[in-house]
Amino acid sequence: MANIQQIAKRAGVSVATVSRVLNNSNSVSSKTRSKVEEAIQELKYAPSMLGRNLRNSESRLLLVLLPSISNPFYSEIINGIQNTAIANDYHILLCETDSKPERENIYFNMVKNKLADGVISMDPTINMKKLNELYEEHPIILCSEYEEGGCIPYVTVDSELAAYQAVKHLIKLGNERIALITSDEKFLYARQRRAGYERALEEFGLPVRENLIYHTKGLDFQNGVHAMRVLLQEDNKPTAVFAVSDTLAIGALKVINMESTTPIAVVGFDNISFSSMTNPTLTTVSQPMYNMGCHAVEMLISSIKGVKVENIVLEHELIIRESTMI
Amino acid sequence: MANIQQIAKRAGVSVATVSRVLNNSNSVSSKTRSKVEEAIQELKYAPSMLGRNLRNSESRLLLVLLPSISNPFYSEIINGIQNTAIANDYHILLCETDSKPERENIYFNMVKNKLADGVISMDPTINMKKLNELYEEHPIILCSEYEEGGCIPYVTVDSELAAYQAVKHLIKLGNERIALITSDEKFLYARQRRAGYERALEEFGLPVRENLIYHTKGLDFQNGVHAMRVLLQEDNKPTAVFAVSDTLAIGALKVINMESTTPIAVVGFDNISFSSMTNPTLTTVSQPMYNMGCHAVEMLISSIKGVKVENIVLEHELIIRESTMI
DNA sequence: AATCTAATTGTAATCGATTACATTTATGTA
DNA sequence: TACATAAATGTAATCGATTACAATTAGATT
Repeated sequence: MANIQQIAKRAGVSVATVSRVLNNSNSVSSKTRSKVEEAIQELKYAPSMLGRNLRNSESRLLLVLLPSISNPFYSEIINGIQNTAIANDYHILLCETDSKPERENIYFNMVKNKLADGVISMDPTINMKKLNELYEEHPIILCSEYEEGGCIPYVTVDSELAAYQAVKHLIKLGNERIALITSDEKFLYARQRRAGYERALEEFGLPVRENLIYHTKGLDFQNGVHAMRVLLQEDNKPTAVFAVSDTLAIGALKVINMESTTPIAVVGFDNISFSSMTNPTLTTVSQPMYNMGCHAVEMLISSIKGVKVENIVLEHELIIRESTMI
Repeated sequence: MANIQQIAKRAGVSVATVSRVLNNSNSVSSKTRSKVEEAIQELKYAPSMLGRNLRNSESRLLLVLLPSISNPFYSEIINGIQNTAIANDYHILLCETDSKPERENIYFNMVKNKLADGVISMDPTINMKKLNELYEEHPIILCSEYEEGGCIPYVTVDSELAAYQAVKHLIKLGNERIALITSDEKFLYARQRRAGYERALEEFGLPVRENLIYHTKGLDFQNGVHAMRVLLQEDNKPTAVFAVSDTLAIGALKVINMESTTPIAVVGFDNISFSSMTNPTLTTVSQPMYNMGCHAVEMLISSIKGVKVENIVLEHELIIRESTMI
């Protein structure tokens, strides 16, 4: 594979001139420019990013951290990230942590080793202490999950408000015993969504019953199945369920379909693509995932350029489908 | 951020020695080694991949091409790819083509520009002519979809046999009118799965009815919905359906649930995680996706090292669930 | 034609590592 | 102690681009 020297030689110019053509600097006469372009064609030359990156001390790669790629919630965000990155001549390194700390180290090192110019973290399980440490030296943006009062910039939605609206919707439909399927409250979003749930109940004078609040060990379908089974054991069964994620809600839906004698309304959170394919289709809170990804990249690129960025809170929307039309 | 020179100075040695410590070459005395390690600690040094990569003319990045990240079929493959890559000190660049040719060019250029050392393509819609051209200069492995009689090495499953077994299972259950929901036959897997479908029918003396074969425009849930609606218009409705992907099958399932007066058995293909969450759960062909990913990376790394690799055909398995237990 | 300015092109340093080869130091042997 | 050999370390070239600065050329002005 040819390098810039060979192009220079072939075109009878210096490497500087070739470089100028490559970066279309304006101070090249059209005559020499075409000589160089011809040489590039003839030798099928493609400039090496390795040389360029070293010289510019940048990799033009962005690290994207997420707990698991199979969680469909992230798919749309990644789409937004990918498109925005490419539009800005960046590429992304998608990294699953699987919530394993040893993975984290590998990924953090990629940044320290200059393999990536910055990080977008979407992983709620990430080690915030280490991330903050990394932030002292490298640009980072948090996407979706963030640290309250922390200093790393974030883009997110108002989870508390969204949960409040979702539960209010269930109450307006006449439900008084509304269960909450949520995850570990070490996660900010879980605390916020629970707060919204409670605010709605309180506003309508309904009691917050601890036995209607189930904490799952994870966000998988199976966790939703298990949660719903437990909730159906209650003497006074719930008439509706709000789950903090669609995958949990879909698990609950399955159990309701199979095992419940009475209909139970369900609301999820995220509006993953499968939520419109379930039976019944799922009422859920839609986050502007694609946009969230776009904003995250724009913020990160700004940070890389040294521009200070502001946090962004995007709008959500309650999508009403069959699961609350019983 | 410190560089190797500063470490050398601090430790009172030459850069060569520092480099030897970094790459734990054995010809360093333990005394100097600890001096160097101390300096590394003190200055919080992390070697730059930019310098190393240029010198070694490698990026240790692998390009992974897939049509769409939201298709859950790829999630597990990517898991396998990711883990195997990391185990070999590589990282992956996940790239969605969205089946857009202009994207292809961007990605192919990443390889030509040495940003990636090789390619794993899982995209059935990829431009094979260009890919073969790229293959002349760079290592490539095809994963899942491949080119019959082509020269690019691949890892895949026996689609024809799997389809044959799936349809045979439906026949054994007593079904005689079995529909096929398949995609465009420009894809090899579609041709192979149709061939398996026909072989099973013929073996049991059943006619291949063109009006029971529906070709979809894509692989989404909605395509399955539409296909099933059309099939239900037939005077002689099918009693069973074989779909060439789970997402299509899940779409069909939805329509059957809502609109069919008689039960219809359904078999899918891929065993995506959602196939065990549907209602009823879906009988499907399980491909060893994780393993496929692992093999693809191993083959690619071998190719990068200049070792010639053999094609691999992995075992599949028919997973019987509720959708064929009616 | 002589001079000045602007446009174009070239030279060489630089980014941060690795490594072949040269040199120094340590170790063993007679 | 002197010498041979092995181990440890250092010197400097190299990978392939970019770019500040210098040098050249072209064009304008008188």
